[in-house]
Amino acid sequence: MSTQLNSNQQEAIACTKGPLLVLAGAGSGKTRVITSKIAQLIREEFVPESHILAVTFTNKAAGEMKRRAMGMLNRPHLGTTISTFHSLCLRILRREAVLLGYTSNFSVCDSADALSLIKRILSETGRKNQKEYAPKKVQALISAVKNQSASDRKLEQLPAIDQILDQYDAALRQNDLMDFDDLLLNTVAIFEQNPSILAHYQSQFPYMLVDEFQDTNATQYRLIRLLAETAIHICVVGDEDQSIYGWRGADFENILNFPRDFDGCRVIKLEKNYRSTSKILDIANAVISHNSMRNPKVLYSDIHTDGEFVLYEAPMPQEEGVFIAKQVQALRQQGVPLNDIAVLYRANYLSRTMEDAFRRRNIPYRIVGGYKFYDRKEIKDILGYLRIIRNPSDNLSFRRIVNVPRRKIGPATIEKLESIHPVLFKSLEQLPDRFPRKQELKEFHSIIESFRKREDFGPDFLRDLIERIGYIEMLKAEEETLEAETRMENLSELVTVVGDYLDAEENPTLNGFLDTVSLLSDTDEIEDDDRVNLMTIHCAKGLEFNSVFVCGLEEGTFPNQRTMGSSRELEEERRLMYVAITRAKQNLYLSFSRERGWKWDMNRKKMSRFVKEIPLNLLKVNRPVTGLSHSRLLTAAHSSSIQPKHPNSDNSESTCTIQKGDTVMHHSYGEGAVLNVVNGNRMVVKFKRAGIKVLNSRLVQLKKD
DNA sequence: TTCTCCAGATTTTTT
DNA sequence: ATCTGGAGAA
Repeated sequence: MSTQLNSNQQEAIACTKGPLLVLAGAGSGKTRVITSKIAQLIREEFVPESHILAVTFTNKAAGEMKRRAMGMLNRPHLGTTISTFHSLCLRILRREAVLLGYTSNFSVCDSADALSLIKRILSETGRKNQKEYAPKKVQALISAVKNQSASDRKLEQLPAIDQILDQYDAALRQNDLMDFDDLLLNTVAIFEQNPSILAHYQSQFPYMLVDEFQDTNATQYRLIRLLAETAIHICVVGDEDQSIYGWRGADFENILNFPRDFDGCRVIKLEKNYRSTSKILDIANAVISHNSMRNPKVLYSDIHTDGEFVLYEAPMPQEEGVFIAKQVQALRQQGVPLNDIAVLYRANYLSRTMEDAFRRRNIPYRIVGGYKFYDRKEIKDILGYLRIIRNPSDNLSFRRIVNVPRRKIGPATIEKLESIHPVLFKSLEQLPDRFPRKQELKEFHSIIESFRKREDFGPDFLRDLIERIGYIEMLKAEEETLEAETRMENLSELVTVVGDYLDAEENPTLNGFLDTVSLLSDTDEIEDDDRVNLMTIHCAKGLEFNSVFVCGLEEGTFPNQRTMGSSRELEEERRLMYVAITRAKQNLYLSFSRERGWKWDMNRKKMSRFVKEIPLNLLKVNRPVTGLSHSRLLTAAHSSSIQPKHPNSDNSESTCTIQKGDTVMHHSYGEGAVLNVVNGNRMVVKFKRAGIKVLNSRLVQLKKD
């Protein structure tokens, strides 16, 4: 990036009064504008640093922004609040939530906890195993209803959603829990009901900056409007073409609403891109121009250096991985640091084949996001203990850990406890004589109480807890040694995390630790070692790399199958593609596989429409030696009937007669059902006695029943 | 209460 | 393929 600021950037930074909307295209230096503005306010206008509030969407972005602002000001510490919406709200609620009937020790419940609560409610109301009430679907809809972004069509599909939502909210409240949406909603509620509290926060933050404004949902927008009512300066930065969180309730029309809602709003466009070569922008523009729901924008670049723009067609996902691994090795030889290379995909599961390819070739890689440290069973167990220590009303954590390690306290006993007191932990204090498992329950109660009384919180606290509950013994006894080993390593990692937290925090508390942990998503701290980055496109937003691989570009994979029915969702997929392309500074590699799926369910795929939207002269088409002809590639997207790779004249007739759904007899496995036929010669058969087998129909004789 | 076996689902993206 | 949850046995 150039060291000079262009005139539009300068204008955006210089504007420090009134509302300002910055429409910042990809790579146009928006983070630089925001951090420069913070520095400008503090250094040139003598604004007290604590009077500035900067809001982002991810912890990663907040951390990066803070780091850069401190760099610009040349200071080791900065009193400016730079945080995510959620952690800002949590901070406010720790002080104010008592007004809504919570205790100040309320816990934040993560999506997994919320999902288990929803499952319980569904089974209590007899909706268990009803397909239309799939727990995950209900969870998504609850969130949409809470944020007022549920479409009527979806509400009609689940008429009982209001009732479920009521029960869900009541349960959370009774457990002194808030979910992620509640953090925002409750903050708004407090502000709306208590003008004096709102006034307090308004006066604390007369300067407000909001990044990724296109990703705000209705609640977040309300929050911004409330806080900014009296602000001296409110600056929001966004790009409608990079709006990729619509499924989470984000509404990029907030960009259009902003000038209407804030009188005297100035609008500044940043259209000059400092990141990518002009060729990459040509590709990105070609794709995004197919969207109708956007205001045309011209992104341009002065960088005209060469780069590689390759489209690769793999016969199978494994070959796609090999291709990428080979290209990475070539780039490495040209001197590109692995850190500056990213492999991007639509969904986490697509990373598997890439990992295999990299591991086999000893190429160091790192998965950003994806499966999380804090999602591991042993970590959640210990955190469950910490949460019940802090918040006894948390029935979700109680249920999770009361029998871990085994204390012979099962569902039957828990149900009896429930009738004593709705707060399960409280019921332990009033156990009648001759209650089942009374001894075990009292022991559990005294463990929790003894830790609640402790004043110190730190690594020793955690070590003592793990020791006292006998978790290590449980691991040794229950798990295979290798599994137990990793789990124990994770536990000592958790002890280290507590130590780090203690070092970082001025005023460390158990509550503070739990808050940090529950809002932390990207546990992968910035590691300095040189590794290829593997991540979802959502995860890559805001980042840039010298070379970018976008893989899994098949219809049904990307765009995702579920989005293909609605043009609105399809356009969001296209914006996602746009985000992926614009991550690249120099080289861009697109790839797809002609088959995709799982070992037992491979399917033919067509090339993604997004690739077809790129003019062919912009891409170099690369294919394996054994692959199809060039012309075939270009028509692959149109043709659905593709011949098996190894047609066999002898058996082809008999194999063709067996199809998905048929019942067959095998000479030793017996009767089975054909789940799938792949390539016309491999069959996945589920046998009544022998289970699922993959058979080659050219080698095995099956009789059709 | 816990264990064992079987059926069924699972794969979208994240604070 | 691997994980979860339910039913039935120990």
